[in-house]
Amino acid sequence: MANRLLKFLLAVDGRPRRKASKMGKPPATLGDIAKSLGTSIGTVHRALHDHPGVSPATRARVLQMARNLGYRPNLAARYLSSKKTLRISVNTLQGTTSFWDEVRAGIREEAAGILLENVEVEFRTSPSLGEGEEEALEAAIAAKVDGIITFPSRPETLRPWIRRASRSHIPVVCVATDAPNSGRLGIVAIDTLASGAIAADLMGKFLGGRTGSVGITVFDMGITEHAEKYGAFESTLKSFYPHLELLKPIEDHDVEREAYRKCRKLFEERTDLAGMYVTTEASIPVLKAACDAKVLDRLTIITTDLFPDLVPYIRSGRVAATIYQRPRAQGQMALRLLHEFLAEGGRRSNQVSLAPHLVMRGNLDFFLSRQSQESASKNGQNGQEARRLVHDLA
Amino acid sequence: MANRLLKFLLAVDGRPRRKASKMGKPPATLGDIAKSLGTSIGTVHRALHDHPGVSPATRARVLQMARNLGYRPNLAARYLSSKKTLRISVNTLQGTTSFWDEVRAGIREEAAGILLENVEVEFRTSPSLGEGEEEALEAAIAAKVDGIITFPSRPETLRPWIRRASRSHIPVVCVATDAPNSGRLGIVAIDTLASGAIAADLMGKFLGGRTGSVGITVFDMGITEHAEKYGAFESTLKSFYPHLELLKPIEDHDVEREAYRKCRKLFEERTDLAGMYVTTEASIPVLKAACDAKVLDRLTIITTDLFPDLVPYIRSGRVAATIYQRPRAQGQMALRLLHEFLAEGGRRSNQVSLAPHLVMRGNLDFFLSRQSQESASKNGQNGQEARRLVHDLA
DNA sequence: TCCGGAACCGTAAACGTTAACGGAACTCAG
DNA sequence: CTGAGTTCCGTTAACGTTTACGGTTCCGGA
Repeated sequence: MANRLLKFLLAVDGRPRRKASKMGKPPATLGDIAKSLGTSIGTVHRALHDHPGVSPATRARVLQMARNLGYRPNLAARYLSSKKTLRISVNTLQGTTSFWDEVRAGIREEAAGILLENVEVEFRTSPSLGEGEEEALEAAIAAKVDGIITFPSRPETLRPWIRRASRSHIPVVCVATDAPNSGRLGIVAIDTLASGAIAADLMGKFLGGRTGSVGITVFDMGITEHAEKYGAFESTLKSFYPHLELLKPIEDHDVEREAYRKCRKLFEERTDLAGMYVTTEASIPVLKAACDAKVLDRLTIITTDLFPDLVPYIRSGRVAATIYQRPRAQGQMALRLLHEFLAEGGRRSNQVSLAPHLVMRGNLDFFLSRQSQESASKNGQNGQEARRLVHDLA
Repeated sequence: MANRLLKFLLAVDGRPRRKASKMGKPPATLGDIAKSLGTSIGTVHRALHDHPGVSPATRARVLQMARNLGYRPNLAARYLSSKKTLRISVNTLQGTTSFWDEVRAGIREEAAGILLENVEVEFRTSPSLGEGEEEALEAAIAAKVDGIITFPSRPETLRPWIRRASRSHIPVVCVATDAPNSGRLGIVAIDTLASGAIAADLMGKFLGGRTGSVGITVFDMGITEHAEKYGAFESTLKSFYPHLELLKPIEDHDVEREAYRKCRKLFEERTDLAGMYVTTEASIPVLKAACDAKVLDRLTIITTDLFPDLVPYIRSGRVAATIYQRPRAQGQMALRLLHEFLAEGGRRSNQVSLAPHLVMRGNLDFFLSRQSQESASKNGQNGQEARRLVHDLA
């Protein structure tokens, strides 16, 4: 072999850990703590878990010693011993597009991948925006689940419930929209600044040097995320493409008729309109309005997310690009976050910002094929779900 | 409460599993198999693991019964009992950009997140392309690691070694480039078609209606991935923007001087050049060549990946966009794939295609802040690694 | 003085798998 | 017929945590 040649060329580096695990002592156990304290395993266990039956003095000594020895629970032993299964409630929307279906698929997928297969997912799905969301959260708390993943469509109304869950030691992870100051454990969402900025950048480049105005639809400027996205779009447009004028945002509240009406009006009034950025789910009514106003082919349109009805518009080039919010990844990350916390206190950041994906004509098929894989299994699940009855939560 | 209103509005659907775990029997154990066979746990264990000391007849009976009862090993018990730690070897490049550093960071990060903390990662880093890669693989096999993650820069030369690893029951996962027909367990990479197609789509849109020619650099058309990426770029350009002429690819083999020389020549010869797509790591020499040929500001340039030297070009707009190959995510997925296989035979697809990210002026800071988080911890690690000696592998 | 009951703590049996040890049956050479 | 060697198999002690149960001590009230 030509290993001679490799002298000083190829570095083999073990991790620091390895050395530690080889020469260092093995990880401390409950027994170690008990022994070095002259007490028993039971007491140590009770102290570490704030169970009753331990005097404050010994509890303190145990905690201190645990820290000294660098105790970390052995999860394998824990799961083997108490075969409690984690129950987590997923409170999301039915939704008009496939967005939430895919979020749920991502959660399911991730739950199935948990090695210590002890995760049960219960879905509490609200039929439409704001309908029954509070009650669903209340039900989840009442059911004493171990964790909750939720979509706080109106953060203010859900905030007290999330706070109540936290007080009951039920961690809550928000998806897609944050509920600030609610005591929620974490949030996973698409980075709003990255979304708004890339949309603006693309809009500017797509329009070349053309001047004109650019419209934008949002859900509601009262929601932090939407305001941020608008802000990012605005500032990027202003600094890089100052010749484009950004119009006031159109709020559609995810109501199709509202979106159609307001956009139709805009399209007929602003004859200088060159581009449109649709940040909401309701892109189809916007497209319909543009079609009816006979401006569809004049406009450079950037939408949000990807669902069947949108596909023909992208393929034909009438929608220049769409900012894909990666619902699957959001679901996966949310469950991961929650599980890591429940498993070992969760060391990672509890604020996950995902980068959006850009879908255009060229790479459309790539994303569609990914979805079809998932919807295949999703439909299987839905088949079973459809057979279930609708319950009364009372 | 207003639960009355919610009758038939809010569906609560448990998973099928839940029912199974409630009314169904608990999962079968080794003891169950033994009991129903009138034999002992030891024999069952030996039979299931192909250990010696079991007659062919009983082995067959055990296997059959295990299948009947739907036996699945309890991983918690397994890890608790045999505290074997998984050793996996990561054979990658030193690299000229930060790409491989981030791949390794992703692997480390994912390894740290494994719940049953028993994963040790050994890095075998080749100083440059093709240098010592075979020897590193040989060393990993000789060291009897439990799994290998590798970058087969020249698939043909590495193929026999990967095959040898597979024969030794060491699973191999390839990153970034595939080694087909090598018996490798899996491959994680950025989807080449999606990359090439989105680059072409952006190029076409950025150039507006302008005519002209478009250049492209690749590493080597002999590598499947690069040929595919070129093909996707070509076909997308041809079908959507037929007024643009795609030039023959420039092969730079990741050699900076070669890239500079060939591109400089191109820039001076083709005065109709409108755009340039750099698919290789060596984008800086291309940009230098464009600058020296005084065509930098005339060209629409799309590059690949993101590293410090490239930042000013993006920020100033001289690089219109860059296709980010998500090294961190690639590393994470590679380790996950390997670990899932080692842990329980791996049920998922072993071909992971990631979507690339698009970085432009607008969202540049988002990606930079992500990298800085990671490089902070990376530098800490590197500090420790730097203190290690360089070994001779003989 | 004795009993009841807190409050605190030790003990030991699980959980399912692995791995080492020992024992039975059988073969075969001496 | 005895002893050694082989092949197959049963038994059992780990692994670290959880949990139920039992046992102290100590204090207040009868």
